[in-house]
Amino acid sequence: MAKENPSLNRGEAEKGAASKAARGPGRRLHGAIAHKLGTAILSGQYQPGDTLSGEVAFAEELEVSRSAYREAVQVLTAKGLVESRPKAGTRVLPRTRWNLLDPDVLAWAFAGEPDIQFVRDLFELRAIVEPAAARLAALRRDKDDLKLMKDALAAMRRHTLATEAGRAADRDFHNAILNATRNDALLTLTASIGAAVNWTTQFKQRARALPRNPIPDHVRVYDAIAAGDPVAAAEAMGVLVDLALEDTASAMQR
Amino acid sequence: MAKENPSLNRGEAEKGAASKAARGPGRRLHGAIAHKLGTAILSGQYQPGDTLSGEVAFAEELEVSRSAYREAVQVLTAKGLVESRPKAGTRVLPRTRWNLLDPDVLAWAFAGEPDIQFVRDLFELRAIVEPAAARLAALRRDKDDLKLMKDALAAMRRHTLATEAGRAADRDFHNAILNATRNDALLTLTASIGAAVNWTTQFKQRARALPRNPIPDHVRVYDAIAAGDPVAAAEAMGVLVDLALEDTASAMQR
DNA sequence: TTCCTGTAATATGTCGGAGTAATTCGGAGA
DNA sequence: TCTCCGAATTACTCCGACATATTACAGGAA
Repeated sequence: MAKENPSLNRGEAEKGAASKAARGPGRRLHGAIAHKLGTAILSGQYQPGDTLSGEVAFAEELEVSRSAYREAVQVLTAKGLVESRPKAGTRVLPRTRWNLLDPDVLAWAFAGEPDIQFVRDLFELRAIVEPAAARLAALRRDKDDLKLMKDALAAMRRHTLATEAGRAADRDFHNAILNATRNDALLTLTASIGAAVNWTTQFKQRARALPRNPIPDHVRVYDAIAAGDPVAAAEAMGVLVDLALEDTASAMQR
Repeated sequence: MAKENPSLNRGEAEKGAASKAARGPGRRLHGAIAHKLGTAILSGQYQPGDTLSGEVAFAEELEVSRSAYREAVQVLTAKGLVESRPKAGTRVLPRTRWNLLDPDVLAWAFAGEPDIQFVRDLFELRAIVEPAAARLAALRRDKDDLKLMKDALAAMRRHTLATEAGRAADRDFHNAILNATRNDALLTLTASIGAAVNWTTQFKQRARALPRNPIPDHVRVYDAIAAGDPVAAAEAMGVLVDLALEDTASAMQR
């Protein structure tokens, strides 16, 4: 797979092709490096306290310039994964300093085999936040919000969760609820976690066919929000999260 | 315009001093630039969709090298504030793409006059998460956790919240609770928000003397957690958050 | 032992240029 | 007139070398 890149300017033939193949289509080089290092750290390949073997050494090893490597390190630093000081080198920070809720960090965490404990933590957080979000949505939603939810629900019914379109509709439904809370902080939080957790849905689908028809549960949430009943909305959403947890848990045990 | 740099590499005397004065002691240059741009964006000085006037132009305006500017932009990109593409320039992303829970973004948001609505959103989130955290802590805490809480409580009593040491003890108390939940995601989330909200405590203190002795309320939380009573712990923590909200709200209205 | 000081190692900041990719604008065809 | 296509423009992207600043570490003095 060395010659699918006719116009290479930077590295030599072999190396240039290798680094190009490593990164996806639209991604920049430093983004690819950040992804590489990020997944390595999240997967435990580098332990907290470990030091990344020098700026020049790493740049040479990866066959990229120092600038690209440094920009990648800036990204990791911005997400609290590493810290670099002169003479001391670039060290991996303790896990408590990591921005675990950052979308990229979440993606890196789920790039390899996700840590079971971490998945449980995320579901626990979801079980706390999402019902509360549903409660607020029941209090604050307007007609437009309800229309969005209804449309998403209809789309979910048409395609099932087995298709990509169906899963997109599921995301739309939850996003509509989040929007109805009129709380931006809540929105970004749950959107991040939701995206990460939906990634595990791939596991779920792989494990077995749909374990249960999720539509009625979604309808229950919608009805409660439409009726403006905060307690019922929270409860129905709690059921939804619990079901998702059960499914992923049983899928991951295999 | 490459010749105005005779012998010294960074700006001339005045400009170099200016950029040095702008950044704090330990902070790197690109960190200072990121802070500058970040606060500008968070304060609404740049609206979503606006484009930052070119790499070279900006670097010249700030009297820094293009590399430094680029690294700063990488940081902002990592936090979802901007996106830069060839030919198109670096554009500010819509607010929904921002990582509002990132500690740095939170700090930038509170650097100037914080947006009232955003503060309310954060308190709402806190009111959702912290009681739930207290509930989990009541179920999972061990002796060591309780000892940490007790020590922090004692320190709070000694110094009051009017002193920096007292506020540090307050943070320690909440952190001890968070640690007792055994949930990393919960920990980083609440730690970020808590730090940001504590920043508003500065306003609170400025507004008036301690509005009420907060120690008894903290003790109530501790007692419930020590007794292993999840419901009481959640309720007591809810009271704590509500009080904090009231205080900041009344302080910000002035 | 403790403290200080000098030195070497390493990250930080700078610079200018070559390369690439996307926007834009003009022209050709329908 | 409208649509489509390609070529120039332009801004980001990446590079590599140089200069600087910071700091860990070692070795010597008190």
